Amino acid sequence: MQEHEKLFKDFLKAKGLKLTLPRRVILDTIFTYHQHFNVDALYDVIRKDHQNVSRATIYRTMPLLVESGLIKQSLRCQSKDHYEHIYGHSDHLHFLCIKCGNIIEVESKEIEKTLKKLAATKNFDISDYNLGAKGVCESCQKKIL
Amino acid sequence: MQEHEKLFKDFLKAKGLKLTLPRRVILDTIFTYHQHFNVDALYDVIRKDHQNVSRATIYRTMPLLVESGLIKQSLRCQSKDHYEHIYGHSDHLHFLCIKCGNIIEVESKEIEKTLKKLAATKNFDISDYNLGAKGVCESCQKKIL
DNA sequence: GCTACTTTTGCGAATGAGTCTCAAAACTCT
DNA sequence: AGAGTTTTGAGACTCATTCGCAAAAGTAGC
Ligand SMILES: [Mn+2]
Ligand SMILES: [Mn+2]
Ligand SMILES: [Zn+2]
Ligand SMILES: [Zn+2]
Repeated sequence: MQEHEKLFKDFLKAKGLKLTLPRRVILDTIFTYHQHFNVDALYDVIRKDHQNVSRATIYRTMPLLVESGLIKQSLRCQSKDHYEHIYGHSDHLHFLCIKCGNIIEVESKEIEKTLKKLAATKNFDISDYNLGAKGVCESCQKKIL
Repeated sequence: MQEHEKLFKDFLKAKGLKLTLPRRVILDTIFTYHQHFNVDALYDVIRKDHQNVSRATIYRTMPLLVESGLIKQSLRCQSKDHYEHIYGHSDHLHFLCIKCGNIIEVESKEIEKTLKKLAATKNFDISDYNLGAKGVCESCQKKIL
């Protein structure tokens, strides 16, 4: 059993829930795909190999995965919620190009540090944050010229 | 004519569009209300005085107001898009308490500066950013004890 | 003013992401 | 195997947002 499966199983067990086949399929598919994803796209991928996993089960599993700390809800594009891994990935922010739709991921310990300091001054206990910036990426700037 | 009306009118004119009565009502209502808002809540407020402004027109006007730079789309709560003023308000980030739903606004020139620096290294031209953190606010932390 | 043209509007219907219901399946424990 | 619990797939449902359309309003030239 892979590491993320074990973590999820333990998380579920602590809540009196089980790592069932559909849940495992969802989890494994997410963790073979190292990208942002939305439920519909995930459903399509899963359906190729598992015609019997329903959309409802995927929707039901997402909050569990989020609560377990394995994934988080990060972006919202095309009117859909998007998720991404936390486990095995470090925190980062997103530059979303409004021309080509590309997403650039950037790490910044500095921003993170400042944010934590800021939260401390307000006595706010941060569990998760999202920083997204919209704009025009380098290659799209060149296209305009 | 108030300053924001003039700005919006000029913006519209430049696009060959007009500052009509419904558009002006929407704009003015937003600018008398200095808070985050979603379309439905705005609709209710507007309807008290103007029974003939439709939801569709409000939805249609939002992107224009955003494009004009008067407001921006900031949070998403309760499955609804929320907007806030830009004109007359400085950039800030949001701490959203997951217990009580309260939103704390915090300014941080430092984060802004770091973000701009970061964007510069990627040659990304930022037009707008959103930083939201979820967690537990001070008073909700005390409640738990 | 009036006409011809374009933009805007309200209404209600449509769309679609996400949720819910429910009866059948899968598990768990004895 | 049986009783009790959790989970599931299928499809119905909700509700924020978008669309289609015919009527209304605005614009520019007479
Ligand atoms: Mn990412
Ligand atoms: Mn704000
Ligand atoms: Zn681009
Ligand atoms: Zn709180």
